[in-house]
Amino acid sequence: MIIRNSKELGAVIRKARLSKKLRQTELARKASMRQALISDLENGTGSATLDTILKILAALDLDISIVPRKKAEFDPTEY
Amino acid sequence: MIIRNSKELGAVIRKARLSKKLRQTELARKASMRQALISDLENGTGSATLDTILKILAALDLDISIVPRKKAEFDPTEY
DNA sequence: TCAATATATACGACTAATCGTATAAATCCT
DNA sequence: AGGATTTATACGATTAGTCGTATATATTGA
Repeated sequence: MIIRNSKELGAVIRKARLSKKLRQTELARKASMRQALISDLENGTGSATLDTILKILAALDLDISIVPRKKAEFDPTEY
Repeated sequence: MIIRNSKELGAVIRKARLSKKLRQTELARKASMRQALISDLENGTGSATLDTILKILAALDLDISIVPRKKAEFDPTEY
């Protein structure tokens, strides 16, 4: 899943949390942060710190991967 | 490339910048930030903001992807 | 419906990220 | 070696993220 802004990251976090049947409070505890912060981030409020994001993703068994930007859907040079 | 801390991110950024033959100053300009910040982040100083990271990666034609954590190298249950 | 639980919002305090600017230090090139 | 370019460091100012705590609002379940 490619992430290009805070809202998209929030959506991914929420989805992953729910699929693991975790409450915000539980996820917050696993990631050593406040429930209010989880709520904020899931709703795309502000721009979290890399450390914060990494802690949450780790608690959800997710990783950040850096990948090349995808080309356009079809390549005009192919015509 | 999987990223689990600021240092690893910094290394990826530097590598990508050099492979594109960009100077820190040029990358900073493309990403609308200071050269000093690029330097700091490449050296893994502190924990950048998602917005900052996204701007740099965009300037380097890179994306963030969220992926499941890899399993162990070989799975003990296979024995 | 009502209580219990979960999520969102509030607010001041504190910390950390980023800025602008300048310069020191390192690297490159001839 | 020496000048030019690039990168690292400095420092105070400003902005923004996170905290602790508390509470309001929403959702769930009996």
